[in-house]
Amino acid sequence: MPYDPSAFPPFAVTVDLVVLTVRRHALCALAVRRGEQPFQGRWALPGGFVRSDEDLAQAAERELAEETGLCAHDPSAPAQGNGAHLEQLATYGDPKRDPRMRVVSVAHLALAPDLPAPKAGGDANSARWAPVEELLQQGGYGRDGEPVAPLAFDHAQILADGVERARSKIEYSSLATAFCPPEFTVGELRRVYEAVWGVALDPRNFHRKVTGTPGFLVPTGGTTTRQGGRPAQLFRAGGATLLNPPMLRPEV
Amino acid sequence: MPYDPSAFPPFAVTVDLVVLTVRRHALCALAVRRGEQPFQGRWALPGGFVRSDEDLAQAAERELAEETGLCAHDPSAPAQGNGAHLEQLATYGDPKRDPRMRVVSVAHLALAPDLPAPKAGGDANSARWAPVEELLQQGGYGRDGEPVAPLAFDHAQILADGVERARSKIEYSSLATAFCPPEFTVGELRRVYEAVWGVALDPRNFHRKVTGTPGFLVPTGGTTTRQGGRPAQLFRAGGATLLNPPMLRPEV
DNA sequence: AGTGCTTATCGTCAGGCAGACGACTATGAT
DNA sequence: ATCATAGTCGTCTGCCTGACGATAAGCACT
Repeated sequence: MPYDPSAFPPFAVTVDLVVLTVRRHALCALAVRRGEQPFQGRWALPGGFVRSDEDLAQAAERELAEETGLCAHDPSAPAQGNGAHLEQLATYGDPKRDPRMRVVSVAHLALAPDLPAPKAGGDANSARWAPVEELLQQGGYGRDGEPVAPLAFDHAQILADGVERARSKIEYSSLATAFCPPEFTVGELRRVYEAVWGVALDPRNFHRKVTGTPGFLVPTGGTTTRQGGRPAQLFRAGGATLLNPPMLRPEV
Repeated sequence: MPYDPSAFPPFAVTVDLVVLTVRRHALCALAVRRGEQPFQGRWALPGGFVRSDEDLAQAAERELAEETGLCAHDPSAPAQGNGAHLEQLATYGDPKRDPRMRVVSVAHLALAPDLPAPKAGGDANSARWAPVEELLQQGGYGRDGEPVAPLAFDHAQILADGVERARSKIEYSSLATAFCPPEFTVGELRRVYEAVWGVALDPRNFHRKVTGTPGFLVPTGGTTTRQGGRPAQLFRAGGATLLNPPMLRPEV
């Protein structure tokens, strides 16, 4: 039976990226400034068209590398390297989400350690890390007092979904280590949880929990004082991906 | 700036459905027999093209209604009615997943109470409920001894992902009630968990857990003996959607 | 050197929840 | 009447968590 192109409507397919990191005790996302219509000049999530010979995950990795230089690794590959965690988030296909044409966007979620400055085609003004609260408040005013325009398209919804995914997933998986450098201390890991959840955690109970969960952390033998205070043991992420029992997010 | 159709490759976008139910103590999925090439005569997940004016969720609801007659309700709407739970699962877009053309499939997961016979265009032979184990075993033999061909396309992977989503989601949400009729007993709900997880649960601890979780179950006042034995209280699903603390899936 | 500040790490204790399991209840079937 | 079946209520014990005291080991001062 020959294939009939008139049997289905054509779509454009894109990947959009929610790239999260923790900077200065705040959960931040990567935003790029749009250079074209529609939403010209507004902030948006990085993304682009899926190429005709690309898998969705490949397209997401390519976009991530283009925007941040990160080398995403598959969740099935345990090696952490300098790569970020990358996973599919959800797909958004409202017929009116892009006024130009019918676009279906497969959003991906990337978690990365704190990076230097983002690069976006060499233009320093066109990409930045912004606290997610700032990006998600609609029509308010940022920390510096200048008015904040909402994100382009439905990107505020996508970002909110990505943040919620990250918040819930660090409860029952070891994903929080993706926000940390290859070697990190228990305190640094705790500050990741505190930034992502927006709560304060008891350092003693947190230490007992993470060091007592088999396979979560493996000591490297080294210590560091980069956070000040008493030297802390350095750890790498262990092989365990699922935390059982999970880390409990405090109420309220 | 005018829109340039040559800037992106065209895709076909479909929705595929993983429709799960519990029948005779087994987790079953809806499968349809393909009438066309490729994979003609093989079993596949129900699905179809997204129309040009449709949202993805609308397309999934439409396909679900066409295949089962179920009226899916949004998860935000607490009313259960005769509707099924429907949520987006994941998106599959390998360039070679359909040999005819570039197709991106947005898979959805539907959970339904045990239904009568499936209808698929009136052809009784072209749709059936099959235990997921049977659909997922590649090239084995079914319970009736006849050889089992693997599902068409990448539908085995999609089904496996949907089953895993259902298995994990009933841990921390009240979603298991979507497998039950509007009124059900604690024992019936327990048999849902046992079928989905493939384990045996202690009836006394299960009863304590579900009746002790606020908002999970609300008694209707009625009783039933349809399962035999002592009459059991009937319940409806309560307003709570998240179970905290979650239901613990036994090891192994 | 000592003082104070910071962060890390170890310990203790009480409350809550889950697993194991005993006991009793209320139906229908034989 | 007896049995089988399923539902419901309790008890006990061990584990985990939250709250929090106490100590350790650096750095920045004086």
